[in-house]
Amino acid sequence: MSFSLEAFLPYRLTRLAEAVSLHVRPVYKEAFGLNRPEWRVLAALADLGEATATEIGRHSTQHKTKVSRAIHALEQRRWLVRRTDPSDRRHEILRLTEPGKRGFAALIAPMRVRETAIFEKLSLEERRALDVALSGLERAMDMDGAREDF
Amino acid sequence: MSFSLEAFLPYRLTRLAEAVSLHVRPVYKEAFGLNRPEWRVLAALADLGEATATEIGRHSTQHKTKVSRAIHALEQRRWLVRRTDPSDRRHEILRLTEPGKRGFAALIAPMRVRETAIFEKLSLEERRALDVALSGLERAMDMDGAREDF
DNA sequence: CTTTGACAGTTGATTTTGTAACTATCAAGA
DNA sequence: TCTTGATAGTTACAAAATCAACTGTCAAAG
Repeated sequence: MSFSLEAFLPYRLTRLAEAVSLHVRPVYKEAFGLNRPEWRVLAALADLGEATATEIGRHSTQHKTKVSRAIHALEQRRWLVRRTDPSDRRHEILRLTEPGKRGFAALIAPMRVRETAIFEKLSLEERRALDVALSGLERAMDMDGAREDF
Repeated sequence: MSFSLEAFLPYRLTRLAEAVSLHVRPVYKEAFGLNRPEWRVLAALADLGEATATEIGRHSTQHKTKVSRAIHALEQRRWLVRRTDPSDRRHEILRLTEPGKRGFAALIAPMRVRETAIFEKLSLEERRALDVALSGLERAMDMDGAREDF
């Protein structure tokens, strides 16, 4: 009949995700004025090279409205350009501009620094356990393969 | 120069937290019309017995505005009552009503079922790793001791 | 051709969240 | 007493997320 919130998996995960996200946010927020969807679209597009909004959404696990607005903001900033796919004019093919690539390159180093700062507080065993645990959960939640939107 | 979003800790955690939260949400959402802050306040208050809004916020790691609104909603529902602490009239001491306790009791079983469904998809090693990893991260992010707000 | 259903992406409306200011109360001290 | 600064909690406003509807395009069926 008793229940402990602190031991409850969804609670523990949400709270850790918030703390960790908050810990890295200043890098893209304070220094570049980006929000999280924009940062994620940037990272996804840097990784994919060229991609449509749908592909970016799948690759960064974000709903298409978030992706659409993030793309618009990055376009205003001249960090990406779009062109219509001539073979299917519904698709907008996106690509980072040089300033976009430079912006992204300037972000990843400090992002990694903050991530590493967390890892360094973990023991070697904990670090190993972390990867095992996250990989297992990703499989358990069916996040290995492609994800539609959400 | 390369960067992989899928391997980035904040991204992995946020995405897992969302998936896991989504997996348990129907229990309090569909069946009882509660939202997450309300569910958390309920669980915190059930655990604490009697508490102030501030204590609930600390115990459930939520900002005081979320707590305030959740308390208001649960009060409307007659699941909790408040009385002013006579020794310090700034404090509102909160307590679950009998319907509130019954509601909470009805929630925890199906919540646990959903949590267990996730654990069952993990190997024994992964389950152990999960607890080691989360505990380590909680310590790394200073979430062991008391948390102020948020 | 024209209709139908599906898909890509955008936009507007609603709801939720976060930030900051505010009210009320208290304790400590001038 | 009368400030002063702190704390508990609420509320107003702004920012963000969610949901639903919409536009334009396509391929396939008739």
